[in-house]
Amino acid sequence: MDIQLKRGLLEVCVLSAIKDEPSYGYKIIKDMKPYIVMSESTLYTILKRLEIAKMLTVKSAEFDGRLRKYYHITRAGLGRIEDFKEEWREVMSIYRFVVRGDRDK
Amino acid sequence: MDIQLKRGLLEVCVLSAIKDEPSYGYKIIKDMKPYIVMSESTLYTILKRLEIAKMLTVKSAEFDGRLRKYYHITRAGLGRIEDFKEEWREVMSIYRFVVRGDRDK
DNA sequence: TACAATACTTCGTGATACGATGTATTATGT
DNA sequence: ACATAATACATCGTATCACGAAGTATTGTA
Repeated sequence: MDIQLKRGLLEVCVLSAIKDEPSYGYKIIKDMKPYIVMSESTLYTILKRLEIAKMLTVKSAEFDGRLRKYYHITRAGLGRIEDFKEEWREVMSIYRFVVRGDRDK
Repeated sequence: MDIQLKRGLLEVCVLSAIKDEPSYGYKIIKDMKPYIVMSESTLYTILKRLEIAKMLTVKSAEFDGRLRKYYHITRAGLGRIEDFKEEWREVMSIYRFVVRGDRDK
């Protein structure tokens, strides 16, 4: 899908992917794949950004002798999702402007 | 609203603003204002881009002694709006992923 | 003994929305 | 009469950001 349309969705998608339980990079990508495809470089960039913005915290943990970085959502991160839902009203209003006057929905 | 969310919407908004009848820069901004705010520099950049992509054509015309550039949508431009509507299904699927598990809609 | 899968990282690039700034003309208010 | 706002378009530089490419390392599998 169009890159531009994905912007603004990717970040909140990542937050949503860890909102119920902590997760790690590789798993996040797999979990999101049915809905939105993102490259590893994109994901890790976003995770870093969200960490700096204090929307998630990182804890390294060993699993099967391999090190994984687990990402935990913070209160601010949950708030970000809520804000997104608010903004979505505006998005839908724009969408309706674009498709206005079309009888087929 | 968030800049990132606007991306992917702006371009198709502009096309939609001229889909029923040709319009010009200043009017497009005013027509879109209730739905989405965009600066002049952004609009003219987008208009230029859409012209290069042959999604619209430009015709200068005098109005009240002042020169206006009227933008006419092309078949390709109309096709772009149709494509957008298709892509919107994916966007909604992503949206549902983000807000999944929320009882309040 | 390759190859795929897992797991994370860094770098450079291209796309693009925006503010700042500029040029002109016309309309409106005082 | 003079200033200000509105109309109308244009250009430039900047910051953000998603991505491909490439790299490092380990573990599982054919």
